[in-house]
Amino acid sequence: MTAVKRADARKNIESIMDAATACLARDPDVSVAEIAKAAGVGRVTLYGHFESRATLVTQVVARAIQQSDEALGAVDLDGDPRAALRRLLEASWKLTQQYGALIVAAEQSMPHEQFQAIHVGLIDRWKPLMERGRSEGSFRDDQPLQWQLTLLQSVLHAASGAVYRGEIDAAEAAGLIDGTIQAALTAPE
Amino acid sequence: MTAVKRADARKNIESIMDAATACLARDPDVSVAEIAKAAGVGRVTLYGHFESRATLVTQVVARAIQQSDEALGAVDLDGDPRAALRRLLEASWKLTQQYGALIVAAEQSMPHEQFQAIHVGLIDRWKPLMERGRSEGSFRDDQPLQWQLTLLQSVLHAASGAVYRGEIDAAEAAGLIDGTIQAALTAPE
DNA sequence: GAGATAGTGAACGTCAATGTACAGGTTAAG
DNA sequence: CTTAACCTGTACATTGACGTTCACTATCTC
Repeated sequence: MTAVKRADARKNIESIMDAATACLARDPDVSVAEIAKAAGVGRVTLYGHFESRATLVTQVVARAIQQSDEALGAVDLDGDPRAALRRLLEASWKLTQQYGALIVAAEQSMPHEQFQAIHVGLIDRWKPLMERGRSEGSFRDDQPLQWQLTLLQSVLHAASGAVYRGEIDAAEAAGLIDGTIQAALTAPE
Repeated sequence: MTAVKRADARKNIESIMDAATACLARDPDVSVAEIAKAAGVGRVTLYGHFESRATLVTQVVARAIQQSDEALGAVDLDGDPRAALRRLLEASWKLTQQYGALIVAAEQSMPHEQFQAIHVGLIDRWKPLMERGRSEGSFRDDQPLQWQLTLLQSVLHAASGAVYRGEIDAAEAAGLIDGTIQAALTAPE
């Protein structure tokens, strides 16, 4: 009963998780074979470390969620809501670029409740700031909070797609996102 | 060589197209079996009328595109750009609800160029109004037009998802979409 | 250097979906 | 009423992905 795995095994597990993250971020339906190839590893090796495609996805998602949660938790949400929003958007944009469609893969491969729990956890990083901004009059509150949260996600996702298709430059995306969201959260007149 | 098909055959073809539209709008990956069941028809019958899944999707998409194009073409785009935008958004929202994820199915089942042609055709319904609104000062022009077009689609899609998940009411969606887009197209200050 | 640990490709069984073939039962249309 | 057109369920071949087994090789660790 070895307590720790061999060095090459650990390295391969890392490679697989990284490759799976990258692949799933692009296409939530990638085959295990492709992930293995991208990781520079035999398909059988992958199955030696992960019981099934589902468990691999689950673990990859778990890691991504953890890192995302840490990254968002490190953002300073105090002070002017608009400035805080900008900081939060910038951090979220980086995560969106990194993980892209991974969320879709998660939705398809995980039990619905588990996914819901994770998703809610991430959304809750946004909620307090949005609520504060609304009550302080920085953001419009003539629309449901839930809709505004959905909108945030949607715009980030849209930007990710636009960059992927080459419609906009990755460098200018952050500015566009911020400019768009800030405007969308401003009531007319 | 019968010139016209029998009445029940025509009726079944209709049922299949309708069912396929509804199913594909919800899930771009529905199986042929499910579509047939939804149409109240045997799977074999479906294959009697459509060579393959791909041709079925293509025909369904073609019909949807044609109806969409007609609906959008009927919208009055003259006068105040803001008012015209509201009319165009309302029409587009109806189409989005009807066809939902059908566009995704099209992307997966059709040759890329053909899809591109169709997509560009639909986008072009928006472009002139957006360009006019920008040059007349009604809409902000400090962001790429392409990004604003992407944003429009994204918001419509987001609303569709939100309604599906029960987050917002279908009745209020149109107002939210318009309120959001109008604000997003307004430059701050 | 020896042995446990890990990696490899090839082969296999399973499963779900696509598409086809067939043998009969229905029904529209003249 | 007759018949050709149509529908149906079952069965089958095919494909692609998943997951496992096996015999063998490579390499980490002590």
